[in-house]
Amino acid sequence: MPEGHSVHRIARQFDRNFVGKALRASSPQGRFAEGAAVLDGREAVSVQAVGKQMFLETEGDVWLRVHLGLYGAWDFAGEILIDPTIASANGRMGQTNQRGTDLDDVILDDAGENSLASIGAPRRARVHVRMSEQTKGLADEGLEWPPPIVGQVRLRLMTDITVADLRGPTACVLQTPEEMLATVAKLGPDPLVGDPIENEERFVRAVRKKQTVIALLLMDQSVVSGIGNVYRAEMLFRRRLNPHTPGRDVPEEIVRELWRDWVRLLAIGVETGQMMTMDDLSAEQYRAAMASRDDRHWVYHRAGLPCRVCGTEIVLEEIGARKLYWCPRCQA
DNA sequence: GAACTATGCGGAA
DNA sequence: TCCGCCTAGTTCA
Repeated sequence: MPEGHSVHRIARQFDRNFVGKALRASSPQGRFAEGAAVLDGREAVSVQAVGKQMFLETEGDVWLRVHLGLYGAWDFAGEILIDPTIASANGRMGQTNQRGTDLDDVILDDAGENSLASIGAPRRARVHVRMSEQTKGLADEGLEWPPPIVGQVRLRLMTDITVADLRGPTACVLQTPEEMLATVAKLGPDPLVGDPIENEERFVRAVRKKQTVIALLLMDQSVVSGIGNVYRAEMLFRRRLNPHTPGRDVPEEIVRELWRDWVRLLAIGVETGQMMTMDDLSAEQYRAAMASRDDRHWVYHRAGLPCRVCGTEIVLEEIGARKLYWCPRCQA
């Protein structure tokens, strides 16, 4: 479920809380026992997100590659330093970053999908989390340490004070530097990685040379990294673009607008933790839309409901084995 | 307690 | 194009 913005948020959490520290690694579920044994005791050196994949570099040229797939998620627990570039646990829309003292005494045991405590598939973190700018022991707080294992934890990474539990990834493997580079080389441009100009040109070239319909191209991770089913539907609506238009038939300027829109949406998503795609609504319209978690988008998940712009019923269509939502009138 | 669903993707057919 | 994988929340009986 997590699209690109989630993975960048996760990478920032790792950067802030794990990089530069020695890792304890284990696979409570057992399915990554060998890999965990290799990681155990190594220092985390760097972390990088590209599209929907995260790469954690550890000592000795051992890279951990994680792809969350449909249901994967990371749950963070213990002392968590807040990355100042991403919104906080309570991250209400419109609020910018909360940091430091704001969160010093916050203890969450019911963190939602957009919190820093659980990033990935929409589900609730089930461990106690204490967010702090300072490093304090947890003993006084009466919280269990280390936190108990709950559910199917493929990989647990720990420092002395922070835990990250990985559940349900579609990929969790160790790679050599060469393998890691080969994986990245297959991915299309990510707005947050590499040169902005070159990224846009790569995207434009990839789209404009293909007969494949734009709805499929936007989901193709070799064309552009990080876009998933929600952003795809929303971006097409925002440009009022017919999903069935072949890539080569989309005017170049429109392709560039699509790219720039992805740049913007990803930045908003990383900062807020939400797939905010109606950023041009008035504050009142936005509050109304946000009131329901299932109704915060232009077209995604709105099959049969009236288009917010023209009132026409939103169409649900299967394409590439995924659900595509669009307005047949606005996107004619 | 079963059935269904999900923001994904690789491989077999 | 279809199937399988992976996990957990929600919905329905």
